[in-house]
Amino acid sequence: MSSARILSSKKSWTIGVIYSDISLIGFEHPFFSHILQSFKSQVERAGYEIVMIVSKLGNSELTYLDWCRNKKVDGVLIVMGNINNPNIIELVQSDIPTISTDIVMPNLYSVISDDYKGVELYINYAVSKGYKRIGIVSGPFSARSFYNRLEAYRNLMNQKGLTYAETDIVVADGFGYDEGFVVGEFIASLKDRPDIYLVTSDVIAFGVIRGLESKGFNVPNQIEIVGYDDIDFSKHFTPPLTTIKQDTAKIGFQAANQLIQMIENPTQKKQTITHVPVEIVIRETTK
Amino acid sequence: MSSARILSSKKSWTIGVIYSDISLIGFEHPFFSHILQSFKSQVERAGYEIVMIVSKLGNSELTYLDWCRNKKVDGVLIVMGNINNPNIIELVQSDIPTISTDIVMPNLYSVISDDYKGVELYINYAVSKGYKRIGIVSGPFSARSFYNRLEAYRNLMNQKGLTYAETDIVVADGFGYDEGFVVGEFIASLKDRPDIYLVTSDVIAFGVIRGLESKGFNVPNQIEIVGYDDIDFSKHFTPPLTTIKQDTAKIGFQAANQLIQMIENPTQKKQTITHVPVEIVIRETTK
DNA sequence: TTGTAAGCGTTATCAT
DNA sequence: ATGATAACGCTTACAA
Repeated sequence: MSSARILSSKKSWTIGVIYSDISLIGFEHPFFSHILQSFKSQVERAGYEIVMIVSKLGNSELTYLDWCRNKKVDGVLIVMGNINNPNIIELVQSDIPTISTDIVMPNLYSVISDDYKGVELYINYAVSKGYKRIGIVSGPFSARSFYNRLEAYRNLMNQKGLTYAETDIVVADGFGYDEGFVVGEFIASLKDRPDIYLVTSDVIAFGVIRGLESKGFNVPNQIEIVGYDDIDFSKHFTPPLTTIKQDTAKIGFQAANQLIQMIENPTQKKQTITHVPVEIVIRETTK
Repeated sequence: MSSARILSSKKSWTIGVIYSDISLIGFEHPFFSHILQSFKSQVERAGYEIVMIVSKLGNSELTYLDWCRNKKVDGVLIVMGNINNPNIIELVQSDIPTISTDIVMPNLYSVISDDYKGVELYINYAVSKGYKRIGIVSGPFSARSFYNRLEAYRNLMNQKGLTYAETDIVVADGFGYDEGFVVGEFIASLKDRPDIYLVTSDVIAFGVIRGLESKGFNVPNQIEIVGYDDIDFSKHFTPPLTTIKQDTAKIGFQAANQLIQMIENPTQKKQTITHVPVEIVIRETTK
């Protein structure tokens, strides 16, 4: 029986997954669940299975680390995490092999998209269309990716000698369509604003576009919008969304391989980042 | 340590989940993953956690039942399953508490939408709009729900004295958008056909609509389409999709409660079906 | 009531 | 090599 095997040997053939650390995002989230799906397929090929880490074991509350030690998980994947959560910090500092497809911190191996490149793709595209004033809509900074993309924007704009006003930056109050809609209405109310925006998440972008339309604006004719992620639905949206495509399949795949390697050949943990390429896919929310 | 607890007591505080038994559907599928999410939240509240059942344990292949005995799971949820799979049959016949949000079979407790009612809602709606000829697009019969909805259609049409030709029934060759697109093109090629169709899955319906449009048909003006599921995206599709809404949150919730009750008060298993209400939500793919 | 020992199924160690 | 046995950490049953 497998619990006896785990008890007696050191290996559980199990990988813990931290998924909803920063928000109430569930399996139905197209971006994160796709990474998880890809990761899962790959680790299963190697004989491992995944377990969602919860802060409860039977009936008592546990820290992530205690939970993992209890379960004797062989490694853990952080699909998304809050770098300020003491639970996460403790886990990452421990000797348990850990990989993340989201956050970056000391002792943590990360496999993430090249956000700098993603934003650069956008800015170059906007510049190539003749824009001087280039806007951005971010999501909450509790997610590293939103923070990073905004930083990349600031750096790149400066570096390229483009000026931007703080009002050209809008931050949505959540991760979903509804919060995007509010942003769309807000942008529509601006008397003076950029005519192109990067919205650093497709699902927020959908909301922004509909919010804009609700106020009578046409996308892309009056305002152009570029999304970020390229989730399945983006191509079926109307108008089909121009977006920065993240390769979720590859992110999950590489994270799995990397983690398995760490488990099977343990070494000193250190901060290392693997960047997965992004590309811009031009559809119809830009002209 | 938890493996010691499992070994020594009979309880593992773990519920096995069978998810991809009939197709390669992953976490990113909006309908099933939402049921799973809701189920998961509810069982976690009671101190249980979920484990995805795979046919591999470490390195050896196992049947579902052997896997469950090995893991000593307290119960299992079948999110979707193939009733002809001997692995499923064996598991359901065993003494392990089992619940399904999909299939129906002896010794199995099922919590599913009222498909008969769902189809009736559609037919009544079509009739109320003056239609005599009423079509349907199904998905593969390996999924019980598709089969059942089509049966409901045949029964109800007969019962209501409406006639239908076998050519008014189209079955898609898969679960996705692409297979729907092919169906849309096919329907567009028909010289004689119904002017309204129920497509018994939203994601297939999206494909059908785009396939129709690709051949120059306007939805809803030339053909009206009703979907089934009401996934998140249906309201953001263009045109927003008229559809039969399934209450995935309630399905997952009730399945969780029911299974926990079976685990904590074991009784003889028997076939029982809990029907969860559906409703029609009228948007713009119908006039 | 509190404490002690047996046992869960597998692996790993240590004799033979 | 092959086989017996201790150890894994926790629960539970039984004794004091």
